[in-house]
Amino acid sequence: MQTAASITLNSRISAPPRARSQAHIRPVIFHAPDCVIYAQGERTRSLYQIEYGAVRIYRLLADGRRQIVAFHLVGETFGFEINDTHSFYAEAMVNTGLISIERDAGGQLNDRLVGVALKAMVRAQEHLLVVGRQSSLEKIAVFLVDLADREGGADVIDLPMSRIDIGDYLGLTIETVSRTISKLRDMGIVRLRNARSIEIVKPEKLRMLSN
Amino acid sequence: MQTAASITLNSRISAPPRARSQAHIRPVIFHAPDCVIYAQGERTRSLYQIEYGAVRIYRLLADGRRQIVAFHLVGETFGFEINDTHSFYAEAMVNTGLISIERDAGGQLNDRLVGVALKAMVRAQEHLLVVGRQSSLEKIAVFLVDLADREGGADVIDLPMSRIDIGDYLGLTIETVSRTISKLRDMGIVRLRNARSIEIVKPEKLRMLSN
DNA sequence: CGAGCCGTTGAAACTAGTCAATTATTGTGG
DNA sequence: CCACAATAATTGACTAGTTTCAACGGCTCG
Repeated sequence: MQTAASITLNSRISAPPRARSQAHIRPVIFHAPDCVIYAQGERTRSLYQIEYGAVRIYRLLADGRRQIVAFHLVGETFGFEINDTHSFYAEAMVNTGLISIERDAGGQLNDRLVGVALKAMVRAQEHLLVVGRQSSLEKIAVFLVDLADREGGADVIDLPMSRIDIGDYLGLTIETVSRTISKLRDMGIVRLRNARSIEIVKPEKLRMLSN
Repeated sequence: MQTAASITLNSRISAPPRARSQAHIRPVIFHAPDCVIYAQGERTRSLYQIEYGAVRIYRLLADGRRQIVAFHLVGETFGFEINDTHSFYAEAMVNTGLISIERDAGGQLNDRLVGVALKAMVRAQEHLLVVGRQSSLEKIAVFLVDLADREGGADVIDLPMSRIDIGDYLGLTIETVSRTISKLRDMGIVRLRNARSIEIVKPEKLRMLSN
């Protein structure tokens, strides 16, 4: 159960990882769930590193549907754009603390920025392989394995996102997402501690499905 | 109808566009249809610019399926990778002439390389939006509109790829690709001069579908 | 405690996939 | 140049899987 946001915020602000050798400490900016971090069309200000929480990156399609192109978790950096204009939305999914990473003075691409861009590209390409797959079982399996790895490789996955988010990420409806997770449960591969906490009982079988 | 490859090759080799101010002229390397330009796992040698022809970029999945992540047409540059190892295959789809673009001496990222990388990233993200769509009609519509734009905006699209390629690109079977194109024909939106040449009769309707 | 949202489950409708047969196109050898 | 073979594309019938519509259960927050 989550405690009050301000407590979490304050407990972290004094010890940011990857602290630069600069005089001032970068402030942690707090975002409540569903709070917009930046919007499509907005001018790019900086990159963001997640201190705690989780973020979804998405685009709204003309017909109102939403395609989530990426989830970002603790420790990850996001916010890279080609132009100086954001072509995606970024929203906090849970209580989230961010530190912003400024560009160079001249607005030039520095090594860090390029690194983030490349990682984003790899993610997008990998995600393409997943979304292009046929079966919902494969999609969900890949999704869970990826999330487990990124959360530190533990057996228990803490989902920061709703079923709607997962559906918009994988190109499925919430019903199919739910049914597929239920199927994995019935197959004895996962166990649901609650809707947002999934225990992987048989990791090797899950990986087989996500092959 | 295509003439002998060598003739096409020779007719182009003397006038490469974007010629650098260097002493020697870069040779145009010829590739026959289905010829591998580079393979997954191979060491990255250079970037490639398409003088004539068309190229598919794809990855083979563990179960033998093939996900095409990009098509490249005349004038476009491809071959960028994060590591010095290719994580995708590149194959010519028709008779194709390439000129190679070397990296800097130190293997550093130069502006050109970064530009290609960014364009590839944008493409991957855009493609994600397409593949994540539900209906085959939308996918095919987006595909055709994109191709028409990239071929110069004319009403007649020359498809350098097979139905299998299109299917592997959009996450559809060849039958569905064929049926969907036939449906567009029955709707009076396109006309098939032959299987590889599609005339867009009602561009505005096609764009509406691809919205 | 009740309202509201999130998630699950069921049944029907529909879309895309699979299997199979037919037609069109391309290439090869006589 | 034509006949034939091989490949590519289309179409049909059927099946499987996902979406849609709907109802219900459970958790959270006022």
